[in-house]
Amino acid sequence: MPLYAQLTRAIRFAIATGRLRVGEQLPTVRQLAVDLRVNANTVAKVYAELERSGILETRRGVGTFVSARHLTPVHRDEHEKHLKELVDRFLEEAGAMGFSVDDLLDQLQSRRKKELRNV
Amino acid sequence: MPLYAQLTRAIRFAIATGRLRVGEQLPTVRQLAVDLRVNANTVAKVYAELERSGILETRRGVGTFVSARHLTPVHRDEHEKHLKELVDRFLEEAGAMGFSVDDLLDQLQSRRKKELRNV
DNA sequence: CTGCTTGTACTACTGTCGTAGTACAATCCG
DNA sequence: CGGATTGTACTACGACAGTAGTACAAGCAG
Repeated sequence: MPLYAQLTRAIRFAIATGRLRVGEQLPTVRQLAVDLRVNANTVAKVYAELERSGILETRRGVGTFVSARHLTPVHRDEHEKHLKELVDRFLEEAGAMGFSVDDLLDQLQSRRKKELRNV
Repeated sequence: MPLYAQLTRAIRFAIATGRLRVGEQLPTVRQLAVDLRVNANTVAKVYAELERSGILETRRGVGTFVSARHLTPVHRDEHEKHLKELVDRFLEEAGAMGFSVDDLLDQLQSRRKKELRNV
């Protein structure tokens, strides 16, 4: 998986799980680039993309911060829509492999049980 | 989506849903290439990949046929494994978006209900 | 054997993606 | 204002995926 995708996912995950909180500042583009041994542009692209998604806010000369927008109702709706799209793709793929919705449900439910056991 | 992927998916789907039955012959590499206005090699690659997956059988000078192997227990196990892998990827993606297994289950269950209504 | 049909191997072109390099622009702070 | 820090725009290059072209090999039918 490409660097930028890994980073995007990591940041989204950090915010989703509360490890990064609203208003908190992220590392500088350049700083993070150095830490990850990656080009600054790669980090910048990620920040920009996440800003377009509305979960970050950047201010020139200041830095990049976790936005509060992803808590608004509008954004939660969009988020829900993305889940639907993800499920669409998932169902399509599974369908091409000959699996039904029920097959997927069974599989997911067994995962859920496993998760519960690990708590 | 690339041509070869579309074709692969279409054939898998046709077999999974019974529109192509075991033993049935598929169009010739060249013939299908002409029909789809695609290079013969593209079709050949798809056939070869599906043969590696064990759901097609090809005989030079004769043609390509739907194999019976995908009905064997071994193959069904592999198939099951692929479902697990698909679900893994799915869960990972959803997790990065901040969704839990339960969110996914809810979504899928509502899909299932819709499907039932359409019957 | 000969010719035709089938799939296959090899090569090469083209576009796109991912990343990096460099130079620029906006903002803050003293 | 002026320097430092921040994000940004533009360019270019390497790698790879996808597709096509062409020539080859295996099998069948007469």
